[in-house]
Amino acid sequence: LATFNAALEVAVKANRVDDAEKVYQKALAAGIQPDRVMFNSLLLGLGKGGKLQEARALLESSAQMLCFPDRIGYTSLISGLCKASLMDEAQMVLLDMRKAGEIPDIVTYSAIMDGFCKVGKLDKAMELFSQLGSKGCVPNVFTYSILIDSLCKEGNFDGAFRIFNEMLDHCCIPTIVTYNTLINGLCKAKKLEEAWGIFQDAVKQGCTPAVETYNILINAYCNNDQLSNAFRLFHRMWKEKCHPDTVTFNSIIRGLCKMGRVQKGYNLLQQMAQKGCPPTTVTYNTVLDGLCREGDLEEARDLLLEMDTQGVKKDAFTHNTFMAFLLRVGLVEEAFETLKDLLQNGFMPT
RNA sequence: GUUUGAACUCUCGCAGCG
Repeated sequence: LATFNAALEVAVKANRVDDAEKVYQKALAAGIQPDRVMFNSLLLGLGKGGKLQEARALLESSAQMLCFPDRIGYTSLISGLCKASLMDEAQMVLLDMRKAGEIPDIVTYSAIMDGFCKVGKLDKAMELFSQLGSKGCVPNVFTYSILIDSLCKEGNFDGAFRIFNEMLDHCCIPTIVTYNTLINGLCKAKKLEEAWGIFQDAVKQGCTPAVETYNILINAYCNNDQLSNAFRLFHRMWKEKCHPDTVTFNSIIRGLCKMGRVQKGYNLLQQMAQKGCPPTTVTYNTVLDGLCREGDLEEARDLLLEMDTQGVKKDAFTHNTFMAFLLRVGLVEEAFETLKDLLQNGFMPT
């Protein structure tokens, strides 16, 4: 049972909903009596996959097995639906949950608030936030971070810092993620100095920067032609024993490509594996884009072949980048050939 | 004090808005 649960969780985390369902079916076929943990994991997966009908069926059948869905199960499903941007469905499940006598908690409401934020309905999230008290819930650091993130992303830094201060007033301690949301927001608004200031605040408050923190800043420096600052942080990561990951490399490669040093970017890509960060589709897409922009058709073709030999999957970004390039240099026929291949392989044109 | 639920970071184009 524990083995199946672990496999299920991995599949759900990786958004492999059909794999998750297969694991569940296998468990049943093996004569295993599913427990709450298994149901709850699967509910999260079904939510992410937008499979509300199947989720409801699962709630029924779990009840028939006398394993009644609990608060975590409902919240899992709601959270999954929110991640799939299915807010109406999420709210329907919230009603089901109440009807079944399960009490939503701050995790449930935070998930819904985050869902609203991600579909651009910050006002709905704020409304729910203001009603938390009357629902017997106290906002925690997750709740505040969700709002701060969303406010920052729409450039409302006054609002973000107001919530941040409210959070401190309520003796809620920010985590590094809270700081990351602020730093990221400021970076995206090109307020790099202020972002760096928050980084220093975080450290001063005893928060250890995470790899995401460095990635946010490195990416910002790369996007703003400040490669030297990016490398400065890159080296600081090593000093602080915070190991760069694939995202870190991807950002630096992007910075190199942007400055016209595509070859350097490709060299870095080649070194990633031995540094424990295998290049991903994003890495290849980044270099491919660099090659296409500098008009290097041969190198671009080679890179696409390398993706195949390295077993790196191509995605819509890959094909868009390359086909746009083919069209731009007048290789219209090859572009159409490529498109035809894609359609035959079931790829959705964009 | 062993399993399940909420927040942050990377790549193309298109359209819209400024």
